[in-house]
Amino acid sequence: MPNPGQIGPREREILTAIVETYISSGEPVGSRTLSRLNKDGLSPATIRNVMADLVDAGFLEQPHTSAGRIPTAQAYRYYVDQISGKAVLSPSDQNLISESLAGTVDIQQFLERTSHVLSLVSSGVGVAISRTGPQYALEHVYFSRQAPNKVLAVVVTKSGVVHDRIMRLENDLSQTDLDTAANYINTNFRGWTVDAVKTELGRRIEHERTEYDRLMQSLRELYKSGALATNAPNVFVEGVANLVAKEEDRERLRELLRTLEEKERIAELLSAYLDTQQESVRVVIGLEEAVPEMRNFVLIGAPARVGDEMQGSLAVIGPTRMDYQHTITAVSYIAQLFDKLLNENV
Amino acid sequence: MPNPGQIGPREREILTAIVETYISSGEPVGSRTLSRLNKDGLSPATIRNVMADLVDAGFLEQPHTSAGRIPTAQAYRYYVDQISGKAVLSPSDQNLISESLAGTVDIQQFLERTSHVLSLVSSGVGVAISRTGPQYALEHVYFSRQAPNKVLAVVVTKSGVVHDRIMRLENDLSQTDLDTAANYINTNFRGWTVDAVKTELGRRIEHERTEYDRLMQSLRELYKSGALATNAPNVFVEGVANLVAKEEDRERLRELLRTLEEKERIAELLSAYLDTQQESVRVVIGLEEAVPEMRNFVLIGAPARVGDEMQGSLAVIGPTRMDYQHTITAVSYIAQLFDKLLNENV
DNA sequence: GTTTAGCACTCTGGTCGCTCAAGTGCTATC
DNA sequence: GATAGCACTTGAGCGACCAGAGTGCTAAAC
Repeated sequence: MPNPGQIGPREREILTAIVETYISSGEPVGSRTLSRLNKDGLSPATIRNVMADLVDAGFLEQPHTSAGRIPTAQAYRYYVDQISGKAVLSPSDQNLISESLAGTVDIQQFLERTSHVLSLVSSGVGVAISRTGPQYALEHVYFSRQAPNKVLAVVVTKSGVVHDRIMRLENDLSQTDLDTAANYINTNFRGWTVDAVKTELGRRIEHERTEYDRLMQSLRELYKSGALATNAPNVFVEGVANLVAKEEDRERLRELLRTLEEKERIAELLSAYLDTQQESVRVVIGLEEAVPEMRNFVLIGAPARVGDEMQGSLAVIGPTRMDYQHTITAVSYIAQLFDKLLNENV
Repeated sequence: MPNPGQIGPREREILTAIVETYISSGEPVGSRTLSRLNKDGLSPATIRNVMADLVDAGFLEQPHTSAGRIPTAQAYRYYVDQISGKAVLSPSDQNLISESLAGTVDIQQFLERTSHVLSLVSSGVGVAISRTGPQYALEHVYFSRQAPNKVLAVVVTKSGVVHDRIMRLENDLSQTDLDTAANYINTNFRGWTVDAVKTELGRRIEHERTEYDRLMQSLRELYKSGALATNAPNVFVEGVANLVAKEEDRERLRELLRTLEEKERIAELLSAYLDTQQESVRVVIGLEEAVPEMRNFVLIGAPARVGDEMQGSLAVIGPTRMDYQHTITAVSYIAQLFDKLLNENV
């Protein structure tokens, strides 16, 4: 049987109807149900023929002989391509989102609220991460001696993100030494990217090695202890309760929750699929490639940009059976809002 | 029937056996099971008599006529009182905990790891919060002008906690003004509690009202915008996946997960039950008074102290059916470790 | 040639009835 | 006071059964 025939307008319509019915009902959809639902009265028999073709083409499958059909990953991908661009966000959702995010003033706060509001408007889990930022411009560093050999380092970037860490030094430094060192860095490197500062500072320490220069010794000490290391990205995950209703299998639910608590893996997942280049929302169907536990799960995400700079990512992770239109538009809307709100505020 | 009789040694032994059997099996325990289990061979009939008394005294209840008995909250309380002090932490758990927490250097990190390790060694959810600290000593403040009317404030306390926030000012201030203000605060108030600083600063702004004093104007501006406000306490919750196995009812599970995401409520719950006065671990049976969704749940927690100062709280929230000995000792051990590790480091 | 009607067949899920095991309370006895 | 015996209750498990939904195939209609 030659493949080319199957994506005519009739097939498309039927496939779309199957996907939508399955999303809302959760049960395999049969030919009679579909015929009743369909406006232009096609008989069940006709629909059965079309369905048989769609099975051959890999869009549908049957759990068992006498059951209806359910969509495959391929069908979802096709469906998402079909509807993309068509959807409009409902005014009530738009309000909810705007109100939740109005008045946010820094990135962390925005992302935290984003994960929450996404979990409310979708039937999945709302996720947001802030980009860990060695590539951002340095605004200010500050060192404070807490105890012998113990120093608190605060690194502030231009975008307003604060990284603080407590470090242990090999050799103690006085607060005066620390102030001198901080002053040196602030004077010489303000506006550089943190990465560039690290490189250049490393070079200077190495080359301008004047054994008895107190300042250089302090800097070396601080550098070794990772004074300029930036924090791990913040990962916000909310709405796991939504999954309880969606995932039947107890054991899988448990695995899922466990995975969603491993922040690093979530961060990896998002950065694997979302990058600056992409325009707006990306829908990834078939997350099991990256995370086996997420068989039958989908990621709908977008980069969070201010201007051209990617400051983080936001996404919904949910079951393949989800309201795509709704979720896609919500993610897209928030991504735009991010740019808009933080552009005017920063 | 007179009450005083029921807590003789025989009754205690049987009650303890019932609680333990129920905890491990999860099913109502009957007289025969118990008779088989009990070393000194009491017959089922005898046990039945005792059980009937225990039901009258409010320690046991029956789901229905022909089922075994299950312990009431009162029985759990009695049981916990009985075993308290007796338990010893298994070496493997002790290792796991020590290794997880070794090398932590600040409070946040310690508490974050604590919530994780508690979720591993117990069958419940590991929870930890850091105390929000207006009562802690000020180490240093720092203001940075991000944009017109927008200032980043960083407040560092002696204990090494960093509070950062972005504020919007009514009237713009230059970076020089900000530096002057920060310098004034640092010079005058280092070592004061944040609360005291706020009070005194408010007083000075009010009384030493010299309209044309630039410094006072800056301070007033910053004060109004909440420069010294401290962050909400951090709440760490881990191990919700454990609940999937423990909670049968789907709908309740969902409620529970939702509640556990509301950080403020969790923070309230812990601070309601845990305070500085208490010695070591407290076991609260019957959480439904504070949080209705947590019917049949238990909190096992302790304050996280360094010396006499309470820096936060740590707890396990889990089903009444949990391994109390195990969990109590784990919580107690971590609370001690907190004091020890952070005392030697701070 | 496409569409439809009809038919025999195959599953799944729910209901009914039955039995069985576990447990109970009560009474009589040791 | 402890125990043995006995009649009674109840939920869980199991098989039989049936209805509903769906299928593929064939033959007829458009």
